[in-house]
Amino acid sequence: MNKEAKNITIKDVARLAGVSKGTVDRVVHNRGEVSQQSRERVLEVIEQIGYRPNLYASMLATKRHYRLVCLIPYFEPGEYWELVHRGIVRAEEKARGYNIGIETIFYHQFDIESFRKGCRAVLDAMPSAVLFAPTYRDETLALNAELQARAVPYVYIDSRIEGCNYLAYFGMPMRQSGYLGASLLTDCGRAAGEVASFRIADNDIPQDNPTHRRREGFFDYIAQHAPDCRVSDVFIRPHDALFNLRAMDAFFEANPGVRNLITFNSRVHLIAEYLEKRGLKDCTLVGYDMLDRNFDAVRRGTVKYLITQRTETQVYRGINTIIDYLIQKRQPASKDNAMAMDIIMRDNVDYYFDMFES
Amino acid sequence: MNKEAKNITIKDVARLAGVSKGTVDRVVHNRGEVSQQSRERVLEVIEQIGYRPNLYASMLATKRHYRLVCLIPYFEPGEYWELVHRGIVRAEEKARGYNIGIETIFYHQFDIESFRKGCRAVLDAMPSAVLFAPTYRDETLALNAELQARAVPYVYIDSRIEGCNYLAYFGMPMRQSGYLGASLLTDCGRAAGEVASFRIADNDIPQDNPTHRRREGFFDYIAQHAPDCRVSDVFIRPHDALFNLRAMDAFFEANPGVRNLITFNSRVHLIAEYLEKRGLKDCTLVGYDMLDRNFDAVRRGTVKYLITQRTETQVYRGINTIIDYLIQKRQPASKDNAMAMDIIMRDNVDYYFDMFES
DNA sequence: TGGTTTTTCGTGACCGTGCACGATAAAATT
DNA sequence: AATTTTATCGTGCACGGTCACGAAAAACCA
Repeated sequence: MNKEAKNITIKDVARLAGVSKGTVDRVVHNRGEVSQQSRERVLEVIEQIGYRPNLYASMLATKRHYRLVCLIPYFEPGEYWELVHRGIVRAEEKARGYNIGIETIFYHQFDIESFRKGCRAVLDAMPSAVLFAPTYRDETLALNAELQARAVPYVYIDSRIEGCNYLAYFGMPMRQSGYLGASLLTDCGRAAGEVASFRIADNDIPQDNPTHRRREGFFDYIAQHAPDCRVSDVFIRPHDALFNLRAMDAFFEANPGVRNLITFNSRVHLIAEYLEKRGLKDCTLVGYDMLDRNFDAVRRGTVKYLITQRTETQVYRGINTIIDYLIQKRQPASKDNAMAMDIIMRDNVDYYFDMFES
Repeated sequence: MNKEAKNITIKDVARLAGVSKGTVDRVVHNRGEVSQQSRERVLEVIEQIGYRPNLYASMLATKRHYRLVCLIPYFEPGEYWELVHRGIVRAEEKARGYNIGIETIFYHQFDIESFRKGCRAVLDAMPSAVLFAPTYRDETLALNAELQARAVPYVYIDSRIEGCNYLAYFGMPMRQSGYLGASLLTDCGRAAGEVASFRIADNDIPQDNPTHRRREGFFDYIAQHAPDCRVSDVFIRPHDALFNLRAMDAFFEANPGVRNLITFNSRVHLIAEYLEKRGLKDCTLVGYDMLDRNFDAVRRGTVKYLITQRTETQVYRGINTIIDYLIQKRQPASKDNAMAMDIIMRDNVDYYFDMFES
């Protein structure tokens, strides 16, 4: 029953192909210096007997080292990109096991010049692979071109720019998540009337940013299911509490009847804290992303639905894809990977974790 | 920057401890035949210089083989336990890489004698580790005792029996999932009045089975939030369509006003299909588990909320825990692992996958 | 003391690959 | 034809453990 199937080694291939293991090795790694004839015979034998290199022996013997460079926005504690960073940190140990070192370069999300500088730093680091969030379109295309020229694979996270030759993409389906948000917000016959959407006011944000697509999905749903719904914008600033207080006060004074609220960015906790401060109790508030402060707002009942994806897992899978590609030249099973949209409410928030291994 | 930190090898330990690498190896693996004195010095050196065995070299050289035996209920295609089985199959490749073979033994879920036989088969297989669903209490305890005596680690999935010395447990928090189900069912002021709960009629099912605990959680919520709610039971049989048709017809004839429906087992698709057949359109139906037929019912809109956990991931994590324990004697980070309860609705069902690696 | 048993330990042949190095043969050059 | 260049290939050590084997040392016994 448990007969030990003798493993097929490189020596078997060599013997059957009538060459030495050195030659087989050259073929397997496309390292050249092999005649067309030998090459073909070796490949044939490999195919026929199903030879798969022993990863352990390979890892043990190799002296190759890789360098994975990640380019993500700088963050303050508790912000969205901290989750992404945690995923990177988690993957570091595994990557090190494969002789892959990870270094991370940060840029300021709303500063295009900073992103440019980040791109240059990535290239200067001579990476073997790159994982990044393509915030600015043109700069991303330039980076892609250079990476392509150097044959360096790159993986998108969070959002993607179509038509490029990226190795893979991992992110939440943004448009769908907006659609889902509208569905939850207007569930049970709510929101016949008015909705307030809270947006981040910043001129430097590119127009085609991910939350914008989320917003579009939201309007898709509204157009289909509640065409007479009126949606107002309220602009806030992530780091200007006083400004926000005034903006929301002004809004609710002018629109006292609005009770259905949504934000498309990750800052819904700001809205929740405002509602609590002002004692507005009968609102339905929907938001995004698994920040601790958002979770707390869900626990307090102020945020009714929080739509999240497993950000750490997402990044982890991105890095895993890179590892597989670097080590085994394995193409990812699917290039575009939409992560699941999880719905978090008061009664399941305490059981929601983002873990992928024991 | 990229200075190659020379790896600490077993030879370094041997040199510093004044013994040979053979002795170090014996110490590391508790293989005996080492004097107390040498043993202590080796351990001291290991601690001091932070020696960690190279996993690749170890896997390459070892001739040890392990046998992981899984004991789970037999299933028909499309049933819950098929998901569990898929998780096992998925983990097989990874396990094989560590010289761990997996074999699965099936028993009939509602047949205690079959479970007994399964337990015996597990022991006869001389397993190095066991993963199983503890369906029947006494038989499980007997199996545990024997495994304990043999120093064979075992992992629970799906449910657990407290107080045993299991290596780890992975499953949905059943009671909370019932609580959440009630919360969703009575959301938005629904279910002031009556609720129907659909249960599987079978005398052989143990009273303390997992779905029973889910039901208890449901009543917890009702007692807290809707004490005047009346809950009726409707009994169905998984494999007797005619019986079910009559049972449900009879129920709805006698209780025409009931529009809030829930099942605690995985067969909510049966209810959904009945509702569609009878054209009952204005019901709110809540169910559990990510079966394909349940997903379809969510897509058709008949099931409003489906509460699921990532079953494959759950099993995969269980097997991973075993791998870590067998290969590196690593204790799991947490013994009891409650998997997240995901809420599936029409607008996110198409983006819900149970994948854990690229 | 010498012989026997038991405990403790070192040695060296693997495991399957990667890769540097040098050998060989074929082609090109003088 | 002799020499140099180039393309192709084989050899053998290294990687860091594992483990069987036998040697050495210690303990035991008469």
